[in-house]
Amino acid sequence: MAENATSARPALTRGRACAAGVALADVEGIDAVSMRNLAARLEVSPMALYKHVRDKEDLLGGMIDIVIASYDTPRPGVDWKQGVRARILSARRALLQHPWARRVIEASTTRTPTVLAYMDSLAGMFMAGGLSVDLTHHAMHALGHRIWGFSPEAFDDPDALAVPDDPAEQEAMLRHVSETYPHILAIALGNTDASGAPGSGCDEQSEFEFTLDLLLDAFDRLHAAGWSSRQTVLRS
Amino acid sequence: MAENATSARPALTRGRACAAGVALADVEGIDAVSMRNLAARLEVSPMALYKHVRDKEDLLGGMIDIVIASYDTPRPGVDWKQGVRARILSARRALLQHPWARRVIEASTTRTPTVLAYMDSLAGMFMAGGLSVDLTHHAMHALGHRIWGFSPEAFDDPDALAVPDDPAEQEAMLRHVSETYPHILAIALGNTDASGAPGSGCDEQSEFEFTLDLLLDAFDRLHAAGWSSRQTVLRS
DNA sequence: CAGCCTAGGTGTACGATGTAAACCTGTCAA
DNA sequence: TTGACAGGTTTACATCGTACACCTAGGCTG
Repeated sequence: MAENATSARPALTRGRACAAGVALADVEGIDAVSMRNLAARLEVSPMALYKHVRDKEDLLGGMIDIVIASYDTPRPGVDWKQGVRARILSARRALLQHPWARRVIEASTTRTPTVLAYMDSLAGMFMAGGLSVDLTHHAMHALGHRIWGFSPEAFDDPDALAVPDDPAEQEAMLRHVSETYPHILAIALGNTDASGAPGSGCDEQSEFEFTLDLLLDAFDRLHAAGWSSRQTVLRS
Repeated sequence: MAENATSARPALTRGRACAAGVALADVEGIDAVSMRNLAARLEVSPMALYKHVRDKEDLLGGMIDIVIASYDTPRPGVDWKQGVRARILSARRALLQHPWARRVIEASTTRTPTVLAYMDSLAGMFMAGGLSVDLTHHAMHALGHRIWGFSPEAFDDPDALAVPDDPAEQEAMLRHVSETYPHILAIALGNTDASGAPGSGCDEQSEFEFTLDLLLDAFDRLHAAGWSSRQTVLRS
């Protein structure tokens, strides 16, 4: 496979396709990212893209990965709260640079490893700060879209981690997940339903009410403390 | 206009079209709601829909309105916190019955009067409880998607309330808004930018950081208080 | 070296989508 | 009686994602 040859076309690859998608979406909006349009930018036939990308959703997933890759990596040695705060604000900066990303993330159904890795890393920061698995779980839910634009329901979405039928494959997958996303796994195993069985997905309703009450109580407290105009958050 | 005549077709209207859209989305998913498909359900030619609906986005807006109309109305006489809580949980119930609604609301760019009215009503509940305009504003941002699936950024989105060019129309619009959405107006007027000019849209970044710190502090407090497993929220 | 395999690119074609434009038709107001 | 017009139809177009068949040039194996 002649990589560069003479032509000005530097060999199509999945990475180049997704990067071109990001660039195109940045300047012309996400609607301009059609397979035909993107192929034209790459001076390639539309169907050529399908040799490197399963379908359009896969392409969009790759574009999201590029955005996530631009997040700051966690700085070690800082307090968990400062660390999480800096990380999330960095994610926000990246999302502001790519306004289309928020909607794409929300619409996408499958989570790529990059997405899972980011979530795992964030969960790990809470746990490294000493928060329990349950409290970390609550915090991830409460932060929700604040993390980057969609609530981290991959913990519960059955599509997020497709479990194979073959027990042998299950075993292999479990090992892989436990090595790669240990914190996510801890949260998943911590989940119990009414029957007490672990790994049964979290109780969305009580998660929702937990954060709702947390917020309402917080504003009640601010109100009672006489908070009335623009001030910094009470840090007591 | 023979309304019923002999045919079994009870006259097409915007309301019937949107209601049929809701029913269709409920049983076959939002992707099944195409103009052609919907028209077929109504035993009508696809283009007939356009006599009652501007375009597809308008149709989806009408569908959302139907969902919102199914929310519980606020019960008078209860504490603001209980009232808001009940209202939001009711909204959640409605959204769970129409799983497609969340994505549609997130994707829609224009806010219908029904949407604005709901937001205004909710803001009014905070203010009736004695919260200041600013604090209400923060609370609406913090609750964000929890209200129904999208953060209430209609306060800031310039597209949300298109300001006409003609000064006379501006005047009329201002009067109309002040009568119809008084609480939203109060929040909008409360916004000041760096130059101190009111009505200039809120500072998204500081809103974001406000809620972020609120949540991080809340979890820090829970952590420090020894919260480690499933308990009810500390209500102190 | 011959030959085949395959990764990677092309062209064509299909069904679906939203909707613009022109047209038809029955009902009510003047 | 005569429009006007609300409401429904037909046709047509551009665009979309992508299935399918095809071509072609290296690199590997015999």
